[in-house]
Amino acid sequence: MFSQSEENYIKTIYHLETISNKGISTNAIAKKLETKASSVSDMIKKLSEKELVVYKKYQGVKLTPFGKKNAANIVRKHRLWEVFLVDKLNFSWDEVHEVAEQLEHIKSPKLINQLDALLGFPTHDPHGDPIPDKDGNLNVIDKILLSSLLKTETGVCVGVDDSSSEFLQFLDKKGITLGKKIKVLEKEDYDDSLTITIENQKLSISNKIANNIYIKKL
Amino acid sequence: MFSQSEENYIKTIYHLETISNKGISTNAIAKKLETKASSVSDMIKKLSEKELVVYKKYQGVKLTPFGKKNAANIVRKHRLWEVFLVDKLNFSWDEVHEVAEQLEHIKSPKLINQLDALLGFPTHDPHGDPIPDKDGNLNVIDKILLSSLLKTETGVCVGVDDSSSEFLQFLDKKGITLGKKIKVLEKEDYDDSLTITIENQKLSISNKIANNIYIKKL
DNA sequence: AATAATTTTTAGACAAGTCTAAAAATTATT
DNA sequence: AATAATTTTTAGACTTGTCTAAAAATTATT
Repeated sequence: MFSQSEENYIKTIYHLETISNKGISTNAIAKKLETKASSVSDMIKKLSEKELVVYKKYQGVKLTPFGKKNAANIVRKHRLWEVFLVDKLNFSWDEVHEVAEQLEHIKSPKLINQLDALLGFPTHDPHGDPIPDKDGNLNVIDKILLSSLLKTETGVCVGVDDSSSEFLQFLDKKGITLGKKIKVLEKEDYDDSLTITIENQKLSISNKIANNIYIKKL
Repeated sequence: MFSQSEENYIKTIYHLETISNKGISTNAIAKKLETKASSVSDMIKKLSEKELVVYKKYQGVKLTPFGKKNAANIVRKHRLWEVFLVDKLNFSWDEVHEVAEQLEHIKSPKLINQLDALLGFPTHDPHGDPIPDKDGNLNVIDKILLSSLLKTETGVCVGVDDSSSEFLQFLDKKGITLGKKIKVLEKEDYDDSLTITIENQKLSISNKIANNIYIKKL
């Protein structure tokens, strides 16, 4: 088994790989984990010895299939726990992350399988992110950023790119939650801000906001 | 906040205090935690600095009120998680301990309060042990060992002293579970073994078994 | 292509928690 | 009360994971 620290590293590499699919740099990992490049360098050596990553000096890092499977399992646990917290314990979507960061390290396959069943085998977490299955495969839907919707187009909110509680609370305040239908009424050339309708309400949102909301086009 | 290791130490001291109410010896802690006396000695110094225990060299250790409150909270979390595992995730009573050992260290007051509510504010865990309330108080019922029941007396099984999975599986095999009514038909002077009836079944059990089952007299 | 800027690695240190071996204190035994 | 046995503590070492500071390698710039 792997330590919590090791798990956090491979999870981070996993997330970075979904964005860049190049070798992941020491600095990128350090930034995400809010640690120092020297610490990352040390840890990478260890992960490499444990066959979780492939590593050549000065060339960044890639998860092995074994590493990827392990990382996906941690993400699976994280997201299942988030569903549990929201569906069963009445947490709101902006409160779940820190607790799930702890719960994802609990080691018990039976616990996770039973939790999965208790929750009705959910496919997505409360932020719309897909939950990897037992083999680490995940069902990615073709979502786009709200900011890429054109005037008069319509879509359903299916996820967020920023899961910080500040952003999520802002969305709550505006009534923007998963599953809501959104139509773009106007798009300002000057600042790329949008005027949208959601639940028969007219709303103006900045490009920064629209860049953090995922939409499934209708 | 305290480390997992610190939490394990104060939890262990808490348990030992419920048995002996004398100062808890370094060796007793080492034995329970399966570690070395020298490690315990080091840790005790740290716990003492953090005001969790009162400690004088060579005189064992006692929890302060602050330490006791913290320890009770860990026990509360452990036992609530055990109830969750059995009631919601279909674990059997012999499978819950190791997982609860991990879950008890998760830090989130909201999580525990909501879990408590989800479970219907249980007062006892799957082994019959009482669950401390938020203030660390616990509702102790006057249970006795099955071995102290006299011939012809009757009681209800309300707990076990040994929560090892071997023992619990043995009890399952014999049909002895919490809530079952037990009557003592015979008590052998020679080896203190008992003949009992449980669910209209006649059963013979050794003194060692009877010494690990708690009964509420009827 | 040489220099500058950046990234990455190494070297050495530190904290937490553990261990072994030995010393010190306490308790039990004769 | 002196010696033996046990318990507890200390001293020093080791591991994991982190850090700072400096060196080495890579990449960018002139």
